[in-house]
Amino acid sequence: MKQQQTQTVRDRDVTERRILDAARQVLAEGGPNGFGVNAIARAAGCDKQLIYRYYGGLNGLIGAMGRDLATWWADRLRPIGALGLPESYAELIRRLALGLLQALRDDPLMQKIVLWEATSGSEHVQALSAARSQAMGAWMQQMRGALRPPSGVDAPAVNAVLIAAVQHMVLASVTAAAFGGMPLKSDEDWERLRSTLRLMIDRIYAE
Amino acid sequence: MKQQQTQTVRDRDVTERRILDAARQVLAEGGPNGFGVNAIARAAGCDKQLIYRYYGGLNGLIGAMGRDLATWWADRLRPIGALGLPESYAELIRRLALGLLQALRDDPLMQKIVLWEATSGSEHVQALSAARSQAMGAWMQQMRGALRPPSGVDAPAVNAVLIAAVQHMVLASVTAAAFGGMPLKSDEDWERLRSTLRLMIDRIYAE
DNA sequence: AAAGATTGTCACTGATTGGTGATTTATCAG
DNA sequence: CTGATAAATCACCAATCAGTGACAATCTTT
Repeated sequence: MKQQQTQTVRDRDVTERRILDAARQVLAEGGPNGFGVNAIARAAGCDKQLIYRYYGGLNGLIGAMGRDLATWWADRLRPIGALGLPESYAELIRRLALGLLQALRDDPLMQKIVLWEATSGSEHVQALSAARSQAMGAWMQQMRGALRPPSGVDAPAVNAVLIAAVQHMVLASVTAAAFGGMPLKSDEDWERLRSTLRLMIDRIYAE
Repeated sequence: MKQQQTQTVRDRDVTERRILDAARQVLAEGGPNGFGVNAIARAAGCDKQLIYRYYGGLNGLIGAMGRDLATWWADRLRPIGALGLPESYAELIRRLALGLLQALRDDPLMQKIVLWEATSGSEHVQALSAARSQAMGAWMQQMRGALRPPSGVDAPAVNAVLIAAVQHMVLASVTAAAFGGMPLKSDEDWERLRSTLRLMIDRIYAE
């Protein structure tokens, strides 16, 4: 009796790609906790041994993910600046904050990576998050142009605070219906958050 | 030969207390990931069977922790308002934000609980975090007195944003040396964050 | 002091994890 | 067509996990 099993093509490149995609999927769906060799191999439909052979284990795979996601971040960020150059520093930051809010809300993988940064201090995870940080920096650099923040304001610090807030509230909204007494479910709730962010940015970066 | 082993007193109340304390310790040191029956029993120096007998399992234990931590939150919050009543709404929020920042930085358990809220959507964990939310609400209620935010500002939303930012930046600082390009290591870094928060609050809640 | 209830421990199961050596199977060069 | 090489799988290991039933030690009540 011949084998009637469907024969998978034996192509290392294809398999590596499959593993990489499976890793993204596992992370997006199960979060940092479920992220392990067994789960990834299961999702990729291959033996976990291949993860060790091709990537040298989980850490190597995470490193490869970081490299793989570099362009991916840029793709997520690009639409945010698609409306042309902003006319003021306040508008620049407004777009960044609101765009990040939207992108994060729409993308489970992005959420899990942000969460992973907060959970694990592993250097490999930090390297993964560095890709995102760098992509955001590049976006900022390109969009800013000649715009400068008003004097008297520590813009990098303010921006960090705003981004931290956006990230935390999106993360909170995934597992809870509200944060700090503010509901985060309906579209109205999010619109309320958006206009609050707009107001804050306007007042802080008022010329 | 009589038993020369040190005999632990057989007292259910004491043991339950030991388990509760061990649970806090395990959570504070290992985070939500390491939080399991085995680790807790090991830390409590008793058999894990007792966790099932006395608390009905992990979930029951988490519930008991929530009840146990209720007063504990109040204790953490109280010092923040120890300087007497604030004179303006801006000062109230300034104290809340900066006080929370300090308390969170100093307390690993608080950090892990905040992290846990973001990671797990389990109802028991949510119940645990509800204790904190409620304690903060009560603090706010008591401190606010007759103070009212300036009109035209959605104060609850702004406050949620500020608290989210504080929480996220402290969490990020535990595993990373910086967040979004802003260093979070030295005392100067934190002072920079504090004065940025002050400036933001002042501008947003300007009368 | 004896009987019974409570407190605590031990030993085990079954599942899952990360990791590795040996083996089978497909592909390709000669 | 044959043999070498790379690809993929299998079968296992030790460790850890949550959970449970049976047993031993101690306290309480009579």
